[in-house]
Amino acid sequence: MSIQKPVGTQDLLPGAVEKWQYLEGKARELCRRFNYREIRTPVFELTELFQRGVGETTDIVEKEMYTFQDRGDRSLSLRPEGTAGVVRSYVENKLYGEPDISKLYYIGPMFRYERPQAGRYRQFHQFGVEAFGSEDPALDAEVIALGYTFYREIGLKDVTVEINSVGTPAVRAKYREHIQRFFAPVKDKLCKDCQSRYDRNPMRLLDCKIDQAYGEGAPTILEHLDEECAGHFEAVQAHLKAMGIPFRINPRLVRGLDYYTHTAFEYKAAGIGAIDTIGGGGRYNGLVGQIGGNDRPGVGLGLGLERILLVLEAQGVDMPAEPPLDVYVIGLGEAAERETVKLLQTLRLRGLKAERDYLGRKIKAQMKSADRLNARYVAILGDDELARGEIAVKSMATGEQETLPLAGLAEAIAAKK
RNA sequence: GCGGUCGUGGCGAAGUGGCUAACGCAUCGGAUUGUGGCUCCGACAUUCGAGGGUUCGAUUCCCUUCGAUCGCCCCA
Repeated sequence: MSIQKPVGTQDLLPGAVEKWQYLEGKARELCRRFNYREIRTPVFELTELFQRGVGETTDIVEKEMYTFQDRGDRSLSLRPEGTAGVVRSYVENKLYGEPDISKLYYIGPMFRYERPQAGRYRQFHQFGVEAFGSEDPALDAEVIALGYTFYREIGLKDVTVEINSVGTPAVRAKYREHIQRFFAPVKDKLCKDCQSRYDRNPMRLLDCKIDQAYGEGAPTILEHLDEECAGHFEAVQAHLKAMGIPFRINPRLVRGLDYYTHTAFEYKAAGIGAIDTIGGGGRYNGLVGQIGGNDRPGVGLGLGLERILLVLEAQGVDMPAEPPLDVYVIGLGEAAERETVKLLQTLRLRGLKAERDYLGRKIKAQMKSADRLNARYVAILGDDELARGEIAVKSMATGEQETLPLAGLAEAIAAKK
């Protein structure tokens, strides 16, 4: 067996790449309107950044990172998510010193060492935004709206927005105790997973798919928000309503990253097997300070491009196909064939998509090839036409053929466009 | 990290313990002259993911391994 691609990675072949370019183009255009500017950070960072930024106890850091030592004995990791690197760059480049808030976006690969399944890869791609420097709930709402608008504009249907408030670390710590107290009497009866969740991440106990009965009547975090948290959450909702963004409050929504405060949200859509989350994000006040900068609040999101593509496909949404060939040039005879080289260059310089045969095939096979390439026109040059300074041009759609001056071919084809 | 299913030509897909491994699509060549899409004819896997074992004999049985796929934990 020859060498195969690493587990969980994909080759994006011609034909599929066009879809990615389309999505990326849409994302960039959207960010232009929302006034987010692109930032590109390294795909690997010092491991410590993710340990501090994402959280030591998260699954991502505990068991999903691609970590390695470089030749200088530094521990590096491929980025498992986008926020930590952007925050690091924001701090390192002192963007907080700018007069306005920083609104940034990125598109690129992320890496997590997990068993692949539908909608999950070891190298996957995210489109994300981060906005630093403001605690205004209007900014939370803007970020949520940006993601929702993206889905809408690429044609995704039935995307639901779920929001929650995870409060401040202090609020959360208190809430954890409430949850644990609530579940303590039935702790032994919980499923195997929940036994471990009880200590590691009690909020997830509410999320259990096996024995939901135990979770009924459990306290929600929303009931335990302090005044400031509640006010912020209310304001975000009001802004979403004003913008006409539909949303659902999900008091059990918990994100897998440690850094979230106040707003947490997820976008969901059916069509990827067992997985339904296609994007998510939240506010992360405190993270910038934790990475070592002057503390600045932030809010951001990350959308999974593979998952979006899967849902688009499941929904049968049209994606742009490969553009057709403008003209396929056939040269018959030695002199004519030599002439096609020059002709092709002229056509291409004129902006036309042009091709010819390089396999020495007969005219019939070349016509077939032109047909396969979806050529609009075939230009046939024989030695006799060449001698007269003419060329035969056939429309593949109508089958009609006419003779044109050789020198004017490019202009003529361009005019027919 | 754990579990289910699967692995036959470029793609889809039959098949059996033993003659030359169906078929469909695609591809290539041909059906007289320099012309596509339809039709017809012909060509196209010393080989059944890889390695080992059982057997007189394995693509078919067993083991290992690699990979794909789906699910669990978790997540995009």
